[in-house]
Amino acid sequence: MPPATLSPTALPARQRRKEARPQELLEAALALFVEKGFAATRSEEVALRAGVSKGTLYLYYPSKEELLKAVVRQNLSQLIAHGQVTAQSFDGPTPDLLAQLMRTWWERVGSAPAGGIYKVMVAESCNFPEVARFFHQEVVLPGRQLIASLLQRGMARGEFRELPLAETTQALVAPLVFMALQKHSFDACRAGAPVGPDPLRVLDTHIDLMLRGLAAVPPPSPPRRKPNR
Amino acid sequence: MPPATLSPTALPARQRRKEARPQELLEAALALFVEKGFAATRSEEVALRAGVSKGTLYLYYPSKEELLKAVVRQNLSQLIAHGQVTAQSFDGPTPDLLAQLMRTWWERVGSAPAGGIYKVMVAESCNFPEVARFFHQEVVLPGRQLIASLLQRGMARGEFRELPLAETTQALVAPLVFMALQKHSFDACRAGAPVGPDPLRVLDTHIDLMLRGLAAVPPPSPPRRKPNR
Amino acid sequence: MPPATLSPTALPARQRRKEARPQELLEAALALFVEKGFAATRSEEVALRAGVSKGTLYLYYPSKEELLKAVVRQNLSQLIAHGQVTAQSFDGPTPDLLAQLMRTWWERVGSAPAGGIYKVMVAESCNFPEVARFFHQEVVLPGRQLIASLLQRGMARGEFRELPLAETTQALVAPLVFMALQKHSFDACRAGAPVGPDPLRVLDTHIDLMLRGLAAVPPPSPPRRKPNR
Amino acid sequence: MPPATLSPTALPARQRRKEARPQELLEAALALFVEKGFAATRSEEVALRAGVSKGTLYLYYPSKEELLKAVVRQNLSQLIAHGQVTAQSFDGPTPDLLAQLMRTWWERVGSAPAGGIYKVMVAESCNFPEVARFFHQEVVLPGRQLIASLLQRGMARGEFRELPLAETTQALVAPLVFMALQKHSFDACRAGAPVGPDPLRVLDTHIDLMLRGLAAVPPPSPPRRKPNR
DNA sequence: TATGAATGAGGATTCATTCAT
DNA sequence: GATGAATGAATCCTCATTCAT
Repeated sequence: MPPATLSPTALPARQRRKEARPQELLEAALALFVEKGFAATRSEEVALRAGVSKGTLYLYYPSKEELLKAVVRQNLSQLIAHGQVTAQSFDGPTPDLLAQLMRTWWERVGSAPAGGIYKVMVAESCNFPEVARFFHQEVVLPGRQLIASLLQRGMARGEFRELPLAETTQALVAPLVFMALQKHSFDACRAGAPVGPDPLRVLDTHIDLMLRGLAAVPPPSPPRRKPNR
Repeated sequence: MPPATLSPTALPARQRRKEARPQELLEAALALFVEKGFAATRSEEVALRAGVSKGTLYLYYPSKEELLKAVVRQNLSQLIAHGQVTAQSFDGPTPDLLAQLMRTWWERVGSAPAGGIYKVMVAESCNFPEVARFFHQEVVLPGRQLIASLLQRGMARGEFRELPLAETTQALVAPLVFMALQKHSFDACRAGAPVGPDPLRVLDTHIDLMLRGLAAVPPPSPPRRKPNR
Repeated sequence: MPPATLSPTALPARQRRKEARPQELLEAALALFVEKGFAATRSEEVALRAGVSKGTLYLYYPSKEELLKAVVRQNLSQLIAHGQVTAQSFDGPTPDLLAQLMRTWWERVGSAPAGGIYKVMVAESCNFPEVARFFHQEVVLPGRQLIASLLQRGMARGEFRELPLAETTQALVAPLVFMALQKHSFDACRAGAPVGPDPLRVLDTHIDLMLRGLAAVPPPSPPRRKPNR
Repeated sequence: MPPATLSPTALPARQRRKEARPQELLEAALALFVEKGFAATRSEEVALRAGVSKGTLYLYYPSKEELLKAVVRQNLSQLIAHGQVTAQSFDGPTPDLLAQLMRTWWERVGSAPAGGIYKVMVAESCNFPEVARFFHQEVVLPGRQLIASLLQRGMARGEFRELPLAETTQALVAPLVFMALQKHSFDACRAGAPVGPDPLRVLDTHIDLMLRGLAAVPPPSPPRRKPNR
């Protein structure tokens, strides 16, 4: 019983359904893998949540592991794409850029279902090294790359002091991912009982702390924009 | 009932075993739970790794879940106690204390097998709410408490500027836990291939960044966004 | 959802199977529980005897205990109903009715596989109190009720003398159940070697004894001791 | 910690203990086998109830099955001996003898722990044919023999009418054994909630019914004991 | 003798995956 | 394509039995 909502295309419901299947299955899988963990999610649950039968799932994905890969793969785009776009077309001070980027990431990725993928990967990377490597290559490294490039920009513009690139990147990124993990693990279970401070405020604080920590040494008087160089 | 104290080597082998068993089982369980995840670890594996048979495991722990709880418990009492003791008996500047505490934590917990427990909890908290709550009560909250108390000390002594306690705590702690998670997930799998910067250096960088961010002294230019309250 | 009614042979084989399964499983379970006892029967045995695999059993019954309940349930509705119907629609003398009822019970229940349920219940009632209570409510009490009502009828019609209802009921019923127990325990084991008198003859004798014992009619002179041999 | 009660012999407690062991173990086993069934009783439970350790049990009985055999064997004496003695030395009317015998049996066997053996045998006879045969030879047959001999005595003395021996025996014995089974199965579970009429009254009623049924044709008046109203 | 730690075969139950319809 | 009945390998846990002390 698909809710025959508005027809985005003119195709008959059945056919649209068929095309939408993979997407629906991936969404169901993402939600469940994040909620219960990969191992603890039964493949039938995924199917039911997507509104199809167990057998149908296997028509689209040959195994649970392949389904996981597909889930990771699909959500990768969201996980990185955003940042790069934002970064390129930005022209103001690097601290502002960094702050904006982090807020956007949290909003669209970290706190969204896609952010739960980190949890799944942390939990299962040892059991599925292939998926883990894939995730690492496609998400972790590019993410770091992006942050590193911003740091470089800031240093080049004299906004940030000289700092070891890789290490600083890690230190900047950690709280974001950590919060995503927390949101999708501890916080997700006890429905209703928030177990820590509001993530948005933590984010503000992190940004505040970090920008001060990064700031070019004798914390200069507000040079909103450097005139020279 | 042999006198559990005094030279353990003087006890008959069987007795010594009995006393050693729980410890051996907990070590085996910790290693495996961290390596493969709780769900993916068969109880027999734990037993074999501890050098006993399946049945023996159940002589000491009535179920796999209880075993997990015991693992969490054992690798905890030390941790909390340690930090608190160190903190109390410290007399120097708070930044130094904070730095030392973080280094010690990383050394003894984060980078040690015990650090893997965070990974397990992230992965399984939704499936074992009781264990999760236990972990939260016994580890997370006391840990936060400890950091928060240091922040207060620093603020009271005029070493740190005024900052929201809970939020700052999270921001300080996050990179530590994050690194532990990373070490025991992605890094642990591909044996031999370290996938990021050296944690100790990241730690140095984090401490450096953070202390500057916290510092009370030269608070000149207004950050782009005020941390809330 | 095929129309469960109408010619079952017209349904595709798979569908027919599905409908037949519960019945087949219950029959297999009844036979094995009676033969070997509930505890000693492995659930896989039940499945194999019904011609399916272990897993299939659990498709229909969520646990061995539920299977037992279902067995009890199924072999019951018939029994109670039958007796009551027979009793209602009978018009002759009560002794005849009582005798007929007993013979029918032995034929259709006591000596049939269903009679073995008594044995299972005797053996397991302490370990499965819920099933025991169920059995008591659904079988024992209604059965007693039926007999008691016949006694009342007989007394009301002057065919039987006045007797305590509950106690007499027990005394009447006991030999029937006892024979069923015997048939399905001692007798069932040594295949081929009947270990006691023919149950049908015992039944005749019991009925004869009992009807005389119940009879209201000729209670004349007390010959305590016969003078002449 | 044996309760060093009065010393029946002058032996030191330890030694008395050792001699008493088998007896204590058999009592514990009887109680538990009756209460929970043979299969559901763990051998360690028997040991603990007898106040010894698991290992000690196996010093006296090489397996759980042998223990069962010993339990049955030991209780056999009680199960038959009584009757035969009573029967021999009795000189009065057979109906009185029969009634007395039944009451005594119920008192000393049926309602006593030993009576629970019937339940165990009913439950396990198919799984332990050897024990079953043993029980049959040593208990069932002699018991029947005893009753049959009384019937013969009664017929010979003209107190009872002519009846088929074996069949009548069964009919007479059934309610006794049935009540024992009931007492140790259904009644034993729901502690406090008696599920049927008082056994002693049922016994009275059975005796009353039966003696009338057996009586030489023109049924004699005032039965030895009035059935309770 | 007595103990109780250790064993490992055995049984209930789950669930990814297959395949006839 | 879609379904869902069926499968059986995999895993937790129990408990009779052994044996070093």
